[in-house]
Amino acid sequence: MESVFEVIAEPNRRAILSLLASSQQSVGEIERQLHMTQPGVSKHLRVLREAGFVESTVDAQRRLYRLRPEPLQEVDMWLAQFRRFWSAHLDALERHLDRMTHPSMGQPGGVDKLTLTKRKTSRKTPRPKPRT
Amino acid sequence: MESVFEVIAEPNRRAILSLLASSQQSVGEIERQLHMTQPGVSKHLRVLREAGFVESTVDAQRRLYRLRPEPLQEVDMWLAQFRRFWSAHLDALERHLDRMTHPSMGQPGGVDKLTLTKRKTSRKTPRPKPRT
DNA sequence: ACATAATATGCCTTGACACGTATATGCTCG
DNA sequence: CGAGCATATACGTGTCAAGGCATATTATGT
Repeated sequence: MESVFEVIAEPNRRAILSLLASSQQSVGEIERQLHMTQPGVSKHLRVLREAGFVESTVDAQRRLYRLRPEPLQEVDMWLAQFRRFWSAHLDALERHLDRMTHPSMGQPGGVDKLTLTKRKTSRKTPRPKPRT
Repeated sequence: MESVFEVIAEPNRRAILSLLASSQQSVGEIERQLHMTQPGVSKHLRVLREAGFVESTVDAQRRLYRLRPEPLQEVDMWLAQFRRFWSAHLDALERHLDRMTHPSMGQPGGVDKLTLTKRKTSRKTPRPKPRT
């Protein structure tokens, strides 16, 4: 469990983060809202805390957990290198991301904006030389 | 391997995606640049393809892989709910919202972040004995 | 000090997944 | 057709993390 990406790979942890995005919560509140066991919540919170996603303060017998932005920023920064693929010009793709099935975008004269060269069967690639 | 977050949790897969962000690559090219075994590359590419991160076209005996933006957009959208925590121009709004629930939220030079906030949470479930 | 609430931790089992090696499939050319 | 390259898949293995359960720890009020 080293990278921030592994931390947010777990659905329950993402749920906890989303919950804390609205307001800080105690362990028991998280436990109830997400229907998780108490040790489960504590364990996930530990992972989140050690990765810097959350911090806690003591309130009587309970601990109030709240978000810390830095690790999420890290994800955001990694994502930055890909933004040019959709931020500039994504016509229909931007709207629906649940449609992952694309029909066929091989029509000439239209769609090649970020596609570099998509060829099927042609010989513009230099033929590999058999090496021994 | 269902969610996009699990897919990008793997460091080699993130490396492949970063590589494809510059330009499309064949399996062999990825293999050499990332010092991975060929089956390793193919297997990761399969995961990426089935999750919609990449698509491939055939070029003679090789396959050219290129990026597809949708799953990365999905990550971006999930991240959106946290952006207010670090975007500066929304800081005032954040504080306003926090005041409804958060006693303190760390911002440089500002509020006491480790102060023991004496309890004042609203109880949604029967609590044993309020200490008064 | 005792009982109890809230949270944390330890142990164990189970399942998923990444990796390596070997092998299969597919394509191209002589 | 047969050789050789490029990629995909199958199989066996080790590792690691998530979940459940029991228990430890810390705080609170009587």
